[in-house]
Amino acid sequence: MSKPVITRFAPSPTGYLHIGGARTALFNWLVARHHHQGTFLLRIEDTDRERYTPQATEAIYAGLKWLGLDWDGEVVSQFSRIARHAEVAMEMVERGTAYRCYSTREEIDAFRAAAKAAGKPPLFISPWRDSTAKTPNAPHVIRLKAARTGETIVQDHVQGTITFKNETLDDLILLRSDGVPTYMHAVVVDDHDMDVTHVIRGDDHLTNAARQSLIYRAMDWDIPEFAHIPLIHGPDGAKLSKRHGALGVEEYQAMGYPAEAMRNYLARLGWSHGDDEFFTTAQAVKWFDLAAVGRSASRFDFKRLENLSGQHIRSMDNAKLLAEIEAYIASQGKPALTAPQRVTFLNVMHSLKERSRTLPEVIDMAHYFLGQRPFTPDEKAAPQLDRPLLQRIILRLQATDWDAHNLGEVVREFAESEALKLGAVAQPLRAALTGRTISPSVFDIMLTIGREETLARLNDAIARN
RNA sequence: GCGCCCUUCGUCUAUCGGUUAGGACACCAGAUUUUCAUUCUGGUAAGAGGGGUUCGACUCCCCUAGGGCGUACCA
Repeated sequence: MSKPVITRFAPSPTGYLHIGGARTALFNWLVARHHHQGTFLLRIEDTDRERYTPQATEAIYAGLKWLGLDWDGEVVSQFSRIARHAEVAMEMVERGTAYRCYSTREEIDAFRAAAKAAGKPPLFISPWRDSTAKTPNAPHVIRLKAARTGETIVQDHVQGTITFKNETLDDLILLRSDGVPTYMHAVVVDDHDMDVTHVIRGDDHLTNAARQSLIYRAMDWDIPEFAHIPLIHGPDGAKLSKRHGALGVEEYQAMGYPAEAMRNYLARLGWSHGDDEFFTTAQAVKWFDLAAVGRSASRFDFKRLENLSGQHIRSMDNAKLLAEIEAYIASQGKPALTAPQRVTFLNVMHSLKERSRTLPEVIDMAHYFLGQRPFTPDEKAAPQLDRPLLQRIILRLQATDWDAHNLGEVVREFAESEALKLGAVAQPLRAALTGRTISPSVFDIMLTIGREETLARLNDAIARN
């Protein structure tokens, strides 16, 4: 019986949940949820107190919640564990797997400069590594006493077997001179204490995996399973940065992509399950397999995200879509929908869905019943307001029983009597009814808003100069 | 500089030595259509380059090129 799977997401609070971090979180979550009894933990890497703010942590929670990546148990603050980190470091000193290094920064800089000048790797080799001299009151750091010979092998679910020569790995610092642990050390201690079985993170940490393995060994701890996933790049292949546009997931939320679509897109970026492109989160959970994650970086493609978003919106249950729309409206700080508007949404959702790729597009398509008279025509709609024609059709409409069949009949007959194509009649109607050139079917619109409102809007248009 | 990783249509990818190299997005053309969409049909488009190994390489090995990551008392 193998141990239950425990994964974790360990972001540093930067002010937002980075889109790349979101995918890392998603993969961790997927692995945890894929296994029975799997656990997904959240740890905030907040040891850098100069950068830390509570809001930055909140932004991460908000991003994860929006994406539906629920974590198990309490959030762990790395900063709150620094005493434990120090304790482990001291134990390593006692074991002889770490040592006190009294070298000053100047000495280290000089060493590196000399090494570089000599064409050697700038790895600092501390003179205190094997020293028995004691200077207990001087400032010092605790360094790992890493093996200088042999090699360290990282077994990775995505990258395969990676071998590092130990001579390329340095005696990394565990505890800084002020006693605060370094990231490298804190991660290992925390992952061990949290019983993390699978460390799934960006492949920028691949080298770190080797260095961290050394710490595990020094403490005789089991090394977790590793999976280093490729980073996401911008459309131009360069590292994703601000100039590529949205970095934080809250920006994607603001653009109106449903979380379900976001999960689909992010999961499919770098991972594949045969020819499946469009899938639900439940399917992703069922299918996800680290072995099927690719090794090369992938580029962010908005077109693809948009397409997937449209597909999800189209296939979404109407009640669910309405809930998404209301949540979106609330997140934008806009006034909530009224009860009648909700009913209308549900009634016409099918016609809104197929014309939209994002939530705001759905809302925009609902303009004809969300908006208020008078409907001011936009630049393109204004020239289509054929007033005499509208005048004539009003007469017909007034005498019509207001149902789908009759409306269709009347308008078609009218077009025929005017020797016009249906489009030539529908467009002026659309312009008058919505103020726009694009909308759902004019028949649906007339049916939805009713005779009185329809005639009022047509008269508004005729009266307009 | 050194170490590690990556390289199939424009993009995301399938292929796990033998395929007319498949799918999706995007794009182009056509059909349907009251606009816009949706839907349907068809099309353009790929193994970075060079060496090996093999009866046979996109697939395995080496080199080169390009890209990424790392090389902090950042995380």
